[in-house]
Amino acid sequence: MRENTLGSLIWLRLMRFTNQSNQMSNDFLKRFDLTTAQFDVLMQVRIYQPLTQMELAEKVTVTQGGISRMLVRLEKEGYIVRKLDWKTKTISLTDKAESILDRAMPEQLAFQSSFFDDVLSAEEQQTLYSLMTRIHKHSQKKELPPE
Amino acid sequence: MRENTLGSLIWLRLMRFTNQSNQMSNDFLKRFDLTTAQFDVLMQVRIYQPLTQMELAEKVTVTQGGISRMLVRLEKEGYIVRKLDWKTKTISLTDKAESILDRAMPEQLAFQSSFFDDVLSAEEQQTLYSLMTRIHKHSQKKELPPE
DNA sequence: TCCCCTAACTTGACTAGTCAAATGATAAAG
DNA sequence: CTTTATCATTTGACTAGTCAAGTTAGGGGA
Repeated sequence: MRENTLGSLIWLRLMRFTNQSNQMSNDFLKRFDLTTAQFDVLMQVRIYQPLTQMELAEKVTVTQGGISRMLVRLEKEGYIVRKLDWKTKTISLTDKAESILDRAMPEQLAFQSSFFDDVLSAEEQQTLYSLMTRIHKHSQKKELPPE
Repeated sequence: MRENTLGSLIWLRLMRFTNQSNQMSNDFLKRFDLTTAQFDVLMQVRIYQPLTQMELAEKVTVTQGGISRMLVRLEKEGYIVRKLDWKTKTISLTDKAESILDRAMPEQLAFQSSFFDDVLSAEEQQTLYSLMTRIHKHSQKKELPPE
């Protein structure tokens, strides 16, 4: 009955694992009053600030609309400010966000790493990283197959 | 500035890739009038039908509430039926869903596989699969670190 | 100066999901 | 033969995101 390809099994594992670990990360980040998505966005802003919404949207791979809605929420919580510089809005972190990230970042990175550190050797992690990098890069220039 | 661990880099790649490929899969499945999430649920029902909502929720790693909402949508589209057998509702596919899956399944599996077939050798895929399996299994019995 | 184009952003209507409180329905106890 | 537990399921209020249509505002022409 199951004539699954190896690729489709990998796909399933990736989806289930990212789902799972994303939820666990949400749970973990509750202690900092953040969600995984918020942490991700704030980190990108921290690294690249000041930047425009379009640039940010690209970094976290969501649409314009998606980033707009996210930023409304983050602004309401007092994590970011958007000022209308010239004709584009540029985003930067508030002190509140900076200080939360100072505490949250090391813990969150350690938490993420623990998924791999607990079960893989350093070489295995290196292998996994390089395989995933190739796959990810490839997917970014992939075309949809014709109808 | 970047003292990222290898693990956190892997995490990022996994998240970005699954995001990306999920969106591409949604795009691809438009030709069958399905989303990736719907395809996933229908496939699980096909394999295990008849089953209860709780069982299904577990298979696709969503909460009870999540599966309830999803099934309402699928029922409205005429893909599934829920009958009250004894005391639990059991879910099964309609003929409509069966025939769509007959067409969609081989194509979707091929589509998923192409992400890996295009860039990895058979051995590399085997390696990736076994690494991901270990990581996934480990994450399922992982505890949240203490506050 | 007025109008129109374009780029950046917002918004309406949806899918997909979470958590926690509310319902339903059967089984077991008084 | 009601009452109470104990399950499964639903639902209200959110977050997070999509797509496509709608705003907004500076720069150029004419």
